[in-house]
Amino acid sequence: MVARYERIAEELRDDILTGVHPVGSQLPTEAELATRYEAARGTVRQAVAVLVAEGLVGSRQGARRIVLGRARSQSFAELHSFAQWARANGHRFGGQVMGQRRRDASPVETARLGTDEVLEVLRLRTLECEPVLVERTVYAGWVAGAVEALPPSCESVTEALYDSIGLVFAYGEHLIDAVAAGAEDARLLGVRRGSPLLRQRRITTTHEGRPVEWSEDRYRAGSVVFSIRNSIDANPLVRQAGDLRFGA
Amino acid sequence: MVARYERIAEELRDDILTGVHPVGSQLPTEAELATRYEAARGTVRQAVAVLVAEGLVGSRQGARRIVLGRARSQSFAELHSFAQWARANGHRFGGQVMGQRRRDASPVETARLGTDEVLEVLRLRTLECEPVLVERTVYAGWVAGAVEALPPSCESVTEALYDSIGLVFAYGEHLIDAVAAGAEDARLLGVRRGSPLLRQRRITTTHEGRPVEWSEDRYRAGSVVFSIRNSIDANPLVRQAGDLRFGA
DNA sequence: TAAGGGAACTTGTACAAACAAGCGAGCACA
DNA sequence: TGTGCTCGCTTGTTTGTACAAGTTCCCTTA
Repeated sequence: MVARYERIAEELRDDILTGVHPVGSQLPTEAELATRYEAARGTVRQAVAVLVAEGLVGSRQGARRIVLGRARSQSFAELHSFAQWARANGHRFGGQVMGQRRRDASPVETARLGTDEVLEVLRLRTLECEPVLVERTVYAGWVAGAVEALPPSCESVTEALYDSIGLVFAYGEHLIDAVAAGAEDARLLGVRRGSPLLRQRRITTTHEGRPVEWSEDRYRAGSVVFSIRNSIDANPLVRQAGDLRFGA
Repeated sequence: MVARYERIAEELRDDILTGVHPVGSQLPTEAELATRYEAARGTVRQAVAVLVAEGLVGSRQGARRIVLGRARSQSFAELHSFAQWARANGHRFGGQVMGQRRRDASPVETARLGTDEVLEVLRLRTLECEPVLVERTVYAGWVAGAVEALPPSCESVTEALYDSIGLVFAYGEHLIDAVAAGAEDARLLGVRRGSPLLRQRRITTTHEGRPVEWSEDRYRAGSVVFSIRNSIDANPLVRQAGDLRFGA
């Protein structure tokens, strides 16, 4: 059962995408939408709030809402999982484990993941058969077994872990910056040492806030771009100085 | 007059920050909070929704809400304006115009900004007296005059434009990736040519959705990091393949 | 012609009530 | 012992109402 406001949001999103409400135009008023969809004003407000949060619509008190853009935000899964993102966007992709070992957690890792033992995995990911991403992931001890049981060429670790032990990745914190390719990066990605890479470091947790993994992903320059929309009201992305957290 | 739900959100945020509600703990139920703050449940829900959107609190139907983290999202202004971000975070900073000229808009720029004439500005920004950012901005023709009237060492263009002509930057779209430093970048930032830079391209518009500026900012590696929190429910950041939009 | 004041319109805030849906603990039964 | 089910708790959805606050546009007035 999908909520009413979600269906209304979906219809409005479609109308924006198909040009019924072109970029730059005004959205109908809440009262009009309420009449059209035979819903209470509060329900319509919830629907529009979804689009505002996605950055598609701008809103401020007293003025009619305005269509800002058409691009649609992707799901958490698509940001989190390379496989799910690539699949949703129609790319050919692959993955291969290049190395894997259990070891004791460093003090930093213990603080981050809350376990004494960790599993360290090095993966290389390809897009359209080109290597684009080096993924260095450290899993908390309590999922290590399930990860080790996966085949080395497993396409989507996220999906595989859900299937095998019902693990759901629910929350993530991401840090994004640029670094120079190290010797190993360069060899794996087929670029020169020192060439620019886009780095995404992240910690992922379950619904309960229990840390599952800590990962450092390095993308070959030009292969992927992160995109965000923000407004004076809603602002999810944050800029920080230097390497404050997450260590070196 | 600050809204009730915002004051409640503020108090809850403080409680999280000061450890009254530690990371990993459960937040009080809506009913408890409603009693405590003598507000309707709906108002409390609005307050908590703010914290959920900020990524501080996780929420799902049926289960008690959980505190995920303490870091606070910064405002739109702080993401958008280097000066406002630096000031809010207690950094010493500066800026200097290195070049500026009016010219006809390219076809791409006309499509983006909606004007035939543009003003191109090259700025160098410093943090703690170190050059960290090269900013190449193209302003729409209708703000060119106001921008040219600013002093070359103007610290905050955003604030200056608001003061002089009441211009409000309201919405932004950002693309983030990594590039190699060009000859000019290298000279200005004091790094070697080809060394990694974090690139942030953005378009900013007014409340009405009217484009004001198109900018490409290049940060020296290690100087700044972009940070984001997302969840299975709320996901503002998006990953894209290659250079799809915004051209080269 | 330009500035100012209002009136209509539109979005934002707050409260109240009722039901739906998911979670988790405890209990009963095999 | 442990499996499954039920019941209470908690969050999610929807409607209705009333008022607050900001915008926009028109009309008056200097």
